[in-house]
Amino acid sequence: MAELQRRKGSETRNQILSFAETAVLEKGFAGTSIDELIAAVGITKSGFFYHFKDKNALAKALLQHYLDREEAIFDELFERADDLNDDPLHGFLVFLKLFAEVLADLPETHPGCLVSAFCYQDQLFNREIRELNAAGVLRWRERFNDRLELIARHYPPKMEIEMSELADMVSGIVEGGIVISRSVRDKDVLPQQVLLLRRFVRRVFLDS
Amino acid sequence: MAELQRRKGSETRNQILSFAETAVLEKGFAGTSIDELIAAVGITKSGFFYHFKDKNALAKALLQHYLDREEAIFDELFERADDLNDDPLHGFLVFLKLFAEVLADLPETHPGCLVSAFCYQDQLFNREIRELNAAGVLRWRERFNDRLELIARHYPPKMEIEMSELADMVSGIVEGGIVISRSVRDKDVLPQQVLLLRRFVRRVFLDS
DNA sequence: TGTACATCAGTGAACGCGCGTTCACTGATGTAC
DNA sequence: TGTACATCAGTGAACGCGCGTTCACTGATGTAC
Repeated sequence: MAELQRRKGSETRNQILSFAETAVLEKGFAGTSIDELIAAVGITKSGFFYHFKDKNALAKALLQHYLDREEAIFDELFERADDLNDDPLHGFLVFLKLFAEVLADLPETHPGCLVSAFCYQDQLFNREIRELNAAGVLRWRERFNDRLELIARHYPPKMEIEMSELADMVSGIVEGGIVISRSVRDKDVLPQQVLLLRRFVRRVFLDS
Repeated sequence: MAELQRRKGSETRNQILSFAETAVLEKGFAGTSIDELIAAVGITKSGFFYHFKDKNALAKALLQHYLDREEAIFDELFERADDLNDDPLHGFLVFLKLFAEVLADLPETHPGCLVSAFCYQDQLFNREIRELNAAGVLRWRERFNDRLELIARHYPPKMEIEMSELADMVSGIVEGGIVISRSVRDKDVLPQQVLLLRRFVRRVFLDS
């Protein structure tokens, strides 16, 4: 007898989040309906509301999920980069190289950044979500700034420059590169931009 | 007798576009209803459909309007910059300075770029609009690339660099700077990023 | 090992509201003769 | 100058569909004794 096999709830939840992320990056949050998500996952509407109390809860989970994943990716790339050598500057340059490679190896144009997407529809969300978004960007700033300050202690910068501004430039180049890449439908632009930034970072601390 | 004063159609249309742009940059296109626009402008729904045959026509007009305005702003800033001197490099550096000043003088955080916003919801639109968006970005690339190539003929670059990539970086820094500025709610980030890019551009062509 | 109860992961049906769109009509202004 | 007709810039009412949300219920699995 074909018994109803019960799914693991966390799997269903993750499937919803996964389909939702793709859809939100392509059509915006308001343009993504719960109906299309449940159709993709294969549950009913009430099933959706078992996992998320309302649509805003989905938005929050989406962003949190995305931020956690980014954090893990950066952790891993920095670890791999620093494993190769002890020098903070070269570790950072290797990190940027690895990052550009990851972006270049994507099968298609980068699917987009939820932080950017949310920031362009932030009036749809409550304060909690907007603050989560800001915290995500500040986290990137902190992460890159810490590393750049460390580098600056070993390599006196060749120009007067605020490390926090350079840190923001790393995030900014990525956000901007994604937009340019997606708009002109050329996946190479994004990794190129990261590599170009890498050369500028190098010039800040090195002569050649 | 209080006669019904007829409005100029183009004024009403521009009001719709103006309210729509603000709303779309805050809530996305699907999150912006025709109802709220007509409430803001003070006409009925049928009045809206007199000006735009459907909601997609509004999207297209919105983007065209935005692109035209950007074009005019860049025209003006380049003209002002080049009026001050004949040198292509210094003209460009002055342009970036002026641009950063304009951004710094905004009363609030930059309201956002429609090209970015549309690129993050492009599946809502037809091909025509997506191509208009791409054309907008390519126009910026062309504009900055032409100038950079001209500069490179007078000032041999101090590093090997593709001028078209540097051109994209100008657009990218602005798009990214807007996102960072908006997310962390700090209007100064965007002009800072432009000025930081300006210093890198200078370093590409000059020693000091 | 069997039974009772709790929890998990949903189903099914209904709700009303707001959305984009259509259609017939209108009153003020512009143009031709 | 007067009249007829055309165009402009809308109005008002109705349309149905899709949206997010609620509520009572269910069947499989987990846990205590």
